Formats: sequence, structure tokens, C-alpha cells
Amino acid sequence: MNVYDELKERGFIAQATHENEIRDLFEKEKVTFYIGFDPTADSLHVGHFMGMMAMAHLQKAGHRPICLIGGGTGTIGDPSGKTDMRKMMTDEIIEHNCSCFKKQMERFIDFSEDKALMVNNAEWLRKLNYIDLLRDVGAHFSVNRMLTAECYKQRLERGLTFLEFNYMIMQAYDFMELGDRYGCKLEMGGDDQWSNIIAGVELIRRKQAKAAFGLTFTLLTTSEGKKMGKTEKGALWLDPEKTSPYDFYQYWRNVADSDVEKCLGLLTFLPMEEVRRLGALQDQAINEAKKVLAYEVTKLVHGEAEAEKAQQAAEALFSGQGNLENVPTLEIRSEDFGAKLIDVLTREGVFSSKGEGRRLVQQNGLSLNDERISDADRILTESDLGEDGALVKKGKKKYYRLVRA
RNA sequence: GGGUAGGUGCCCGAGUGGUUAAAGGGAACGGACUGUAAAUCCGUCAGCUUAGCUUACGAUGGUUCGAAUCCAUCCCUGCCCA
Repeated sequence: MNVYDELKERGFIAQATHENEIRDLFEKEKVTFYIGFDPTADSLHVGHFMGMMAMAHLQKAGHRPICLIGGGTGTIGDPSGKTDMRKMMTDEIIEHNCSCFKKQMERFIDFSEDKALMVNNAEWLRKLNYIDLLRDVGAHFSVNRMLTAECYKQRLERGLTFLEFNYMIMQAYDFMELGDRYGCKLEMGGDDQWSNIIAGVELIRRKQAKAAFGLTFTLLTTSEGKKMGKTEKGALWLDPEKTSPYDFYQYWRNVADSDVEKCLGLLTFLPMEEVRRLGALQDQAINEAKKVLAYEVTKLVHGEAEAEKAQQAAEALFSGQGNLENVPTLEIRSEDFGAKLIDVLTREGVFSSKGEGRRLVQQNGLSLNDERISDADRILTESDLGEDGALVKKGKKKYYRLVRA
């Protein structure tokens, strides 16, 4: 089966500039393609992960991915889909974020023996000369047309700076540069990148009269159209320091029934027959599919050992089997005995404030060793911890194990 | 540079001297119901030493017994004009 159809079947593809030609291209030659990632944070998140999956599928099929890190474009900020201008980042931060991205990407893509490349567009964008750029590239862009681009719509209502307006041009330039340097013929990205991608495709076709193609991915949204990958703490990060493997696992364990099949297709390598079988499960049975999803995704991102631990912790907490060792654990100091439980938990970050803790107690949302706490001034005693520590439950499904430090 | 409309809690957005920790909506959180799902219903949603106090309506200063609300200066944003 052609990789293009494979990606399509798995649910990746949203739009393509030239569907049939892209399919032929994959058939005929080893294609060099790229996805750009702007270093806006010090870790990748699930949205990026989906792009990595698409890259991995294509790499398996023998094509060559380029991960383009936006060290140059990151200084501008993509206005697509944003309502406000991004905060400008300092060069040091961008630098740091780039290196974080790089480390994480190496998990998913094989960069050995030139099988994939990682490049930073700061390399060429920084050197650009304004006048030359205007003459060589600027002449090929129609402002009238750019203004009609979907990605600027929102910003035209609220204000768009010239700086950000140029983002599209930089991205188009990247594509052309990658074509010249590495023979890159295809740019991919999230569907919000469509305008930017066709800008590049058109630039290359016009200026160089060369074939260039673009492809966008479905955005990872819930069946209700909300962006996926949001947790109460913000994004769902791939960095285990920012989102623990346990929380990561739980996120996928808890997706809505209607989203399971889509997630399995996009975020795991399970064969599609299996994906469809799991996705078709009904009622209680679909929990099986969610377990598979959570395990597989966690395995890809954090490795098998961490996935195993997260799964065991979940089993222990929710089915009462397996050991509690891998449950998120807080260390209690001896001087904490005699202090208020709420104070200790607040200090450990379980609550963002004592008020939140008190509220939770008032609303029957906190328990210690399966016993509801009804007194906000409840004192933590040594006997609460017993031999194996204590188990705190916050809300319906957040657990913390307390052990002696 | 000139004119004009604005800057309110996580977000949107009402409020135009005291009854305003600030309507309404969204997000989020807790409870009930469940399948660690969705939908629904109820509740919560600044902090603290919690029936009391402190901090909050772009920033700073002022008027007043009392200001998010009035005045001054400054910063920022949209729109129109140059």
C-alpha cells in the first residue's frame, strides 16, 4: 500500500496540494520532505508528536524526513490561529528550546546515516539581506492575496504587525532553501499551516518552476472540536519532567469513547484492522481500547519501562491489583506529623492554595486511605502512614501516595 | 503626529462614586450518576492566621468619609486621518 494512502487511512491527511502527484511521488522515488517546528517552549507536546508519527511512517516507507527547527522563524512568531502577538523570545531561550526539541525528536526519528536530517533555519534566515530578499522573494508575493489567507483573518480584526505578517514569507523561503540544499520536495504541517505551506509551494513553482508539494494533517481535536492535549496544567508535554509518564498515560486512558479510534490511528503503530476492532468496542468494553491506547502512546514517548509502570500504577489504583509503588509519590518529612494534612499537601503542590484544599474537603473531594476527610484541620499523624505509606485521593481519580522521606 | 474607541478576575464580557471579591457566559475544579467515558443535574471557582482580614479592575499620583467607577500624567491596543 502506498504510504500516502496509509496516512490517509490512519486519519492524518487534511489537505494536499496535489493528491495524485504526491502519491505517485512516494511510489517512484525516495522523497525528502520536511516539517517545521518553532521552538516556543522547552519541550515538544502532543501536537508535535503527531507530526513525528507521520514522519516516522514516511521514514519507514523509505523516505527522508527533515526536522526543521525554527530558530529563525521562532524569533518572529507565527500569527496563524493566534489572537495576539506572541511574546518575543530572547535568543538564549530559543537556543535552549531548540536543543530540547532535538533531544526529544531523536526518540522518534532515526537520524543515523543520513536517514533523516535536522536543520535550523536560523542558519540561513539570519544571514538574509533585506534588499536582496525583497527583490528575490518579495516580488513573488501579492499582498492582496496574502491578506485573504485564512490564517490572517482573526488577526486582521485585532491587529497584525508587519513582523508577523512576514512569517509566511520566511516559511516559504525555508521550503525553497531546503529544496535547494537537500532536494526537499514536500512540506507537511498541521492544518493551521495550510496558508503558509501553499505560500512555499507557490513560491518554488513560480520562481524556480520546480515541482513542490504540500500536505497538512488533521488537527488533533476531540469529537467536540476542542484541541486535544490540554490538561489542567496546560499542555500535555512529552518531557517527563513537565508531564509525568503517569499523567501522560492517564490522559489517554481518559479520552472520550468517540475519540479512541482516531487516537489509535494517529498516535500508535497498531495495524489498522486492530485499530478498527478496538475502536468498534462498545460501552464498558471500550475501556480495553483505552488501555491499549494509553499503553502504546506512553511506550512510544517514554519507553516500555515507563509505560509498564504507569499501567501498573493505574491497575493498582483503579482495579485494586498490582503494587502501589509506581503511583505518584510524595515524601513526607518527620516534622510533618502533627501538621495539618492540607498544609502538607499544599506545600507538595497537590493544591495550588490552602483555600483550594479546604474547598475540596468541604465538597467531599479529599480522602486519606479511603476515608473521606471532613475536617479541614485534620492533622496528619504517623499512624496514617502505617507500614506502606498512605494513599491520598483528590477528586475522583487523582491519587498521591505518601511515604516517609 | 492629529482624531477617536478602548485596556476589568484563566478567557470573553457587564459594571460608570458606596449594597462590588465585581453580573453573565466559557474553561476549570468538586459532588451525584457512571465505565478512570460522554451527556445531565447540583455546587465551587483571589489569598490568608476564613463568619475576620489582606490584595485586586493597564501604571503612578490626586479628589473624596468612600473610587473599577471622577481628575492628572504615563504606558499599551484597535480604528480613521497624515
